[in-house]
Amino acid sequence: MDDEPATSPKWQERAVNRSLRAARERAISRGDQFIAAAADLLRTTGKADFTVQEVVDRSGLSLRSFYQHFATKDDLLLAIIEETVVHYIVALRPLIEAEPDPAEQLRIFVTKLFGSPASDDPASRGLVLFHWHLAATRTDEFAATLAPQLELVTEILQAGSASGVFRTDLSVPVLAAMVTNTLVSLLDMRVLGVHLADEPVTADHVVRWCLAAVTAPPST
Amino acid sequence: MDDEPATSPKWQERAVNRSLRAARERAISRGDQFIAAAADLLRTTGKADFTVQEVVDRSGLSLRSFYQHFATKDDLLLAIIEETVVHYIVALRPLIEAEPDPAEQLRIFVTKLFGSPASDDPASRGLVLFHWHLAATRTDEFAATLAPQLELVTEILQAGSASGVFRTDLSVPVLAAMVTNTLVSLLDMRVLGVHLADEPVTADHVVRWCLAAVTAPPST
DNA sequence: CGTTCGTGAGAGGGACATTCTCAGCCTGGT
DNA sequence: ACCAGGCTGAGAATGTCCCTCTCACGAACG
Repeated sequence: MDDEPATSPKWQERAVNRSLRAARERAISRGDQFIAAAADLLRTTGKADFTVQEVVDRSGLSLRSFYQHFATKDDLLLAIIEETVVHYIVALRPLIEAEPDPAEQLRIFVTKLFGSPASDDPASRGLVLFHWHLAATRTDEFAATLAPQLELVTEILQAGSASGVFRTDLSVPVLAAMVTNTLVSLLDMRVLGVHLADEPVTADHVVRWCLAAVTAPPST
Repeated sequence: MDDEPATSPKWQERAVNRSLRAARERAISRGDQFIAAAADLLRTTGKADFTVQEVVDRSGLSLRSFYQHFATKDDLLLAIIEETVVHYIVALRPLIEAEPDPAEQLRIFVTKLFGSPASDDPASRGLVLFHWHLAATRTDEFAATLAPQLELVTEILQAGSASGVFRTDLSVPVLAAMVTNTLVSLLDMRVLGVHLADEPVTADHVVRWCLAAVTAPPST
């Protein structure tokens, strides 16, 4: 009954419970708890190969409950990535929109992406691992999780195309896909520690690369 | 022992026991047999999640033997990728070297890469899956498998840099890493069927993108 | 002729994801 | 207040895999 070792804030649950769509509310809450637990594991252990059991244990809930909310482990991973991407882009967007010059916007985007969060945060290592597992098993849903990022890039490119700073011989959607793909995979490589060149690839390198790729080619 | 269903290509031919250092020869031969069996599975089933047992069964050898030659399943995957990459680059290189213009070389490279092999061949889907699993678990060895490709790209860029066609504000190794990364990940995305843009990304798109990225930026 | 090595056959061992069982709890309708 | 139905907790059970281990055989080597 209530032999909780002072670990589960039941009061909190109650607080949530007493509202209207109790069941639904609670369900969302549970789901979040699992996500939080998983993110926590990712953060603390830096390992991406956590087990469902571990997540369950850390969440203080039960396995039964887990599968009530997520059909499969992959669904959880998908949820985590989605959460992460959205968070990240939401934080980044204002910084970007404050800058009028599209080229500069791109620079900010890339710089931020290759700045603090990825390199040190061990959690991101985990995320990266999911990335490709999910890209393989849940192709469409995976692509969907990148939507926010893709959208922001698209806006930047759109502006740049309109103002003539960026090339127009390739459509904005294609360019956006290229940029997004480049950034994601480059970030993955970096996080994983795959070094194709002896010389490390810096954020500045990436900025210049992308800028050139997105800028109108000189002649032809 | 030799009731192969007429499916085994050159690998096994090469594996026929000419007696020199019999033991060693045979060992190599066995290894190849497993690789062949795995590649075969990949080719016929199109699935990348084959089990070691399946490979063993198809090879007609034993599990015991498998682990005699490969410390782990990942070692087999690594071997397969290595084999594939080397084969591919060896076939591609002459075509590239016949062309004097670096920009054109790059176009050929990209075009070939995004041409026949990847799209239709179900085996490549499998390869792609390994890619990221291995990049995560066997980082360095994975990077090493891309060496042949990286090398070829480097040569192209080197030539282009020297003749002033390509930019020099980024070092050749960095550019090579970027190009390689771009191609590999783009190919992966395509093979997996991850579509970030509604409009499909064509080989031509990739060519133009890479060419611009590798060409000297207009100003600044 | 025995020693050694690589092998075939196949039975474990250990991790995991996922499912199933058996009870309790809460909420909503009556 | 009272009961059905949906969630839950706890945890055993199932199934799939990778990998190990045991046993016995056959061929090369001294």
